[in-house]
Amino acid sequence: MQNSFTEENYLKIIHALSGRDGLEVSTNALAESTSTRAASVTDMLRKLAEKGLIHYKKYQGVRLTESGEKVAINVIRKHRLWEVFLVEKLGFGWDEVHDIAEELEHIPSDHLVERLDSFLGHPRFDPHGDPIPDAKGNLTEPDYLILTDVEIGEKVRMMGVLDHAPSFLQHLDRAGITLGCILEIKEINEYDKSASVQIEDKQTLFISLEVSKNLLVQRR
Amino acid sequence: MQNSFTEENYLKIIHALSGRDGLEVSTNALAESTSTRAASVTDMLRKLAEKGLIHYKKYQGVRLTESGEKVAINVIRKHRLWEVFLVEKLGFGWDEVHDIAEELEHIPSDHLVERLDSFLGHPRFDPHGDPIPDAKGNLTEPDYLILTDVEIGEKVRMMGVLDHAPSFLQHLDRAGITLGCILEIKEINEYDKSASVQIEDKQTLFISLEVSKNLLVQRR
DNA sequence: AAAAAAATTTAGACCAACCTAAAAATTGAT
DNA sequence: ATCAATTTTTAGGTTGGTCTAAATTTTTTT
Repeated sequence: MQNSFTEENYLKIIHALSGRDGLEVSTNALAESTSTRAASVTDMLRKLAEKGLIHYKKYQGVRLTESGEKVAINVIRKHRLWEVFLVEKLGFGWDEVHDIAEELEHIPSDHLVERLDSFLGHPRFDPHGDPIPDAKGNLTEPDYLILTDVEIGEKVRMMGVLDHAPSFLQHLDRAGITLGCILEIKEINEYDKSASVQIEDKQTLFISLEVSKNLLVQRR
Repeated sequence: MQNSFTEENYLKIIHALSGRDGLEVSTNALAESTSTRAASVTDMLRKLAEKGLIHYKKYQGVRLTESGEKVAINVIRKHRLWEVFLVEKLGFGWDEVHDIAEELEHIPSDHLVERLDSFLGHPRFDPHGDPIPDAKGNLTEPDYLILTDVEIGEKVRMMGVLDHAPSFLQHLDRAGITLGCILEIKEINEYDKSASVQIEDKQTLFISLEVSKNLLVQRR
């Protein structure tokens, strides 16, 4: 039996919300993330449980089963591969691709995904730095730091973002902060916790705490 | 207001069935083509008429309005561009791409279509020889001949197919008949109307009437 | 530990897209 | 021109995914 567009979205969102430890996700959190009401979520959870895609006991929250996990990771794989396509091949900006990939991720065809993967040269990361699961469903989250955890004087490489909102990504574009660039923390402003950061040994600029919280980096 | 996947399919099929003269399409023909029942078609026709996408009077068949035509042609444009992508970039065979393109054609984003079109180098024809409408919605059907209309001794170029069934396309592959190849009609067999055809000045083979009826060619 | 608050589920309804069965309109044959 | 066959529409029902309002369970506060 095939999973619908909607079912795939629920599974993807449950995966995202349960984090790497696979903890329970609440009905309300799902209602928030799916932009539906809690009652609708309950209906869907009953259906997903019947299909063996989630572990669900009333009032107890929800976890993916192994087979649900597989479906979710496949959707994530497709989403991220299509994002690479849109940016690398079609020339979209990293701030423009999320909604389109959200549609493309539900196109069903294993054959298509594998050919797309080859065509793109088996990329390991999408344009936002998120890791792309392999064809077998292995998804290894690299353990990046958040910029707020970096000490003054350290040099780090920009590896990804936590927020994918176009406005945030456009802000980074304007600041010249791109994936892979080198950042050095010069100082932390006591007053508002903003950081003075030198980018690529060139200009220094202030990064607000809000922005720092959403930047993933790696020590070097 | 956005058109649904299903609505787009109805419009596309009405376009195909009404031919270049835009004649009336019957409810039964649509039921056949959409693999639904006539009653379901009637429901949908009422809806499409309310949206101003078709001209519909009870018992009188149906025609696209100008705005319906625009939607249909846009779907066709997307379908054919995606087919080019699948064959030219991903390496699919022309017999494998129809069903996948059937899904991709409903991805909504004008921006995406135009970038895809550029990426592919503004192709004029899809892998089956069907013309690709331009961004403004101009679709000009070249007036090809059907192979059955070609006289003995004539040389023609293979330009397209009427049937897109995988089994038919695979048959052409096995016979070495590809888009653009040169065919010379050597003789017509009286008994079964099959044709002896020489391909690219090389081997000669028999083409059944059934096959001939589905081959589009051009005199040269 | 009881009461209040919050989260979740149930009950009953709606819309899109489909169905079957029956009724109505059109077409075609004599 | 009438009657039979065919086509099309109407009536009423189903399923997937959503909703609101009310009921229930869990959690938090006092």
